[in-house]
Amino acid sequence: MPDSTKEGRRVAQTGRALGPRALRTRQRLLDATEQLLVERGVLDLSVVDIARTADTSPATFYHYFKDVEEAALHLAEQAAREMPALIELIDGSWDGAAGLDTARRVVNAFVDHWSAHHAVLLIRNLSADKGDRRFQRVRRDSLSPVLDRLAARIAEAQTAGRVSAALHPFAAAAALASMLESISAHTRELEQREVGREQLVETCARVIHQVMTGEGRP
Amino acid sequence: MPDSTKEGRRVAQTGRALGPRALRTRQRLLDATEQLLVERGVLDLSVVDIARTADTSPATFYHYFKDVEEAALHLAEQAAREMPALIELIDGSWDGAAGLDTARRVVNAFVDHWSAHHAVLLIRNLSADKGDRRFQRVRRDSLSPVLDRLAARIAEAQTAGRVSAALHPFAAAAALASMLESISAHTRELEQREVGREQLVETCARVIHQVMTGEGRP
DNA sequence: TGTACATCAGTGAACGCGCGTTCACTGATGTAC
DNA sequence: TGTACATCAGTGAACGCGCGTTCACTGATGTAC
Repeated sequence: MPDSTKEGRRVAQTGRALGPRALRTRQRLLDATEQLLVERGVLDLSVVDIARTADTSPATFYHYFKDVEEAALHLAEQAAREMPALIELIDGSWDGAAGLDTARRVVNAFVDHWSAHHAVLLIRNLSADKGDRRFQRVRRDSLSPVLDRLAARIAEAQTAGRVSAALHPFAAAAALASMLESISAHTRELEQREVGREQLVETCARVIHQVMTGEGRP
Repeated sequence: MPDSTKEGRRVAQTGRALGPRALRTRQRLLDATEQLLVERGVLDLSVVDIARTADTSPATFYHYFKDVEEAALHLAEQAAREMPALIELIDGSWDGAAGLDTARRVVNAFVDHWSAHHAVLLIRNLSADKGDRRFQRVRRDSLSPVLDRLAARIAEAQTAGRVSAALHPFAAAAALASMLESISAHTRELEQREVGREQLVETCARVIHQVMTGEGRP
């Protein structure tokens, strides 16, 4: 496995450190990859197109990346670094009216993150589901802390007798996160029907709040 | 648009009706498409491979389908026809302990459907998200009745004062369905962690039950 | 400040390959009488 | 039952194209003295 897949290292395929010009070129290639991912979707992505879009040649692409997947992996890592600070939000108060606000903030942060990186997160999830370990790692690193904190809060609520012990805390956390991921992914489509973003956020926030606290009856 | 995209019609690209032998060949091509979709994922799917897998020639493929997308669309339509009778389940009782059983049945039906058609439903959703009207239609036709019934039940519970009026019924239904879709899609991965299918089903059932009825406190 | 040299960065041009697609043809099946 | 003919179904072979990939080379930048 080439060094350049290791997060944070900035090296060419040869293993050399990169100067400022090279870093700019590399970033231009990554930007082009993302642009094509957004414009044409996950299915039609080629080295030649990426190089063309970045105003450079395929040979240059191969200086920096082994293949298209590796460029996508780097984009996924960049997106992960911009993951919002969900942990702090989740560690906020879940009591009473403040709890609902906390839930809203969590949902908003999640949806924002997804609209900013829709195409990249999509190919990350696809490749991870397909079995690619590198993408699985990026997703896990990004999501695990959130799931663990959510699960911990649910477990606390169970101990306090507010939430049914029949919920599996981690499974519930995963279910809520899945809901947020795919809600974010389908936002546009839902807007074609009568549902606007505010209603979606509010409704998801209430679902999450209810699961996390057991509250929710009128 | 060629006639063969219309559901139920069985015609070649030329518009002719198909005899029994032709129908078998066509189905063999569809089976090969699904097999490759399962084995290699959504990203590497080609006419040549499909023909090879079906023990026939690319030229034959073009007798029946305009391109790979059209074959995938037919698979999505076939999967839709095997959609379980969720409506009946949703129209069952949501009161007391029976309600929890209803929720479990809904979750199980959903998860079964997804494990049976994972790869096809995935490409359906991807293509629909990408903006392809034909795939959007198939997904909508398949999901809308379910969402509508779910939303109706939630609205009833709101009228009866059991569920908060702040939930948008249709948004809540979409959120729950999204949760089920992506939970089903990630089943394998969750099993790598400590979470087994039974726990997942039970937990999702309780989340749904709670949202639909307002019940769930210990 | 200028010159020589080493390294960094980028690319033109070519190669092979496999895919998408089509055409003209062959073989299979059904039907008429 | 047999023969002639029409239609159905399938495919070998070829074409062009664009992609992935690499190599040998050029130009840019930095450094030593």
